[in-house]
Amino acid sequence: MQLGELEKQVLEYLWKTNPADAKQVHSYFEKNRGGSLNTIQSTLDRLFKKDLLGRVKNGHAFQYFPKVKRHELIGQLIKNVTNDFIVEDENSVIAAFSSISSDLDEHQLNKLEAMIETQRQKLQKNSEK
Amino acid sequence: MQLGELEKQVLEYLWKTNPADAKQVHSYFEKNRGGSLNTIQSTLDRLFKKDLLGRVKNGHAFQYFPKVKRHELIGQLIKNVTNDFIVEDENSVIAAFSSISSDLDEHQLNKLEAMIETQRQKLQKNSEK
DNA sequence: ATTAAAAACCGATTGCCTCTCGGTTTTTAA
DNA sequence: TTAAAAACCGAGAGGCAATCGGTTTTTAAT
Repeated sequence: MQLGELEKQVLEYLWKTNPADAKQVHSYFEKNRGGSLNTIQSTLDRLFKKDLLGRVKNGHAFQYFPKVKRHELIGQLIKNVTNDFIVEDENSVIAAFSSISSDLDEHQLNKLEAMIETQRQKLQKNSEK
Repeated sequence: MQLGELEKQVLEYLWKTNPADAKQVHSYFEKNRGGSLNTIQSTLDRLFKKDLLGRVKNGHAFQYFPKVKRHELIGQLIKNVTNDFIVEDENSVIAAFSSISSDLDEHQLNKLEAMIETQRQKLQKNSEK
């Protein structure tokens, strides 16, 4: 799945300010980047059809809200990109991780380690049943 | 940077069989997916212009070869995806990683951990100078 | 040097997708 | 019932990958 620039920005906005209707989203983007209400409308609609946003009618307008968590979407996008390359080839994932790891500071490394531990425990639990 | 399906497959092929000229690449893909030699030619050219392939003339034809390592490209693609989202909030990287970690088995977790250790030592060295 | 073959290069077409927005239809609340 | 508000529809512009026919350039053999 491919995301356009505006789509990403709208998502970003909704992760902060959820839920919001087209009018609100539009007035937010109007000052910085312009664009008509309709443009925002169809962007929200595209995101909705992609199942990234949910919506509920409230009075006049739909309230749009994120249907996925930020880190989940990012994770999914990473998978999309990598899955084309990483078939079964064991170490590719790790190699890719490591290619990014150079950006991480000590604190982040600690977090990553904690995450690994969590994942280990999940594996443990699964092997028990 | 955006990669098409054929481009990815060609890259994958060249990582295994480098270097190769258009004819070789074409004959490899011909049986499974068809397509003309010209299609392969222009795909190689696109990849070349994207600076992902290098080439050297050898007799009649150019020999194309990967200019980036597999894991480096994958890492770069991941960065592209994440950089659009992760501006200041650096914990997002970790969160995104963790969203992928569920695919990893024990062996891979071990490798990841080793990678973290390596990175820690690099940080150590840097702080010493 | 000449020339035939091989490969590179060029350019056009198709298809897919985002962004953009005008105009029409539907929905809502007064 | 009707006026306003929002949703929906459709079309055009721009970008990019894939595709391939046709032309130009390069190469090697005579």
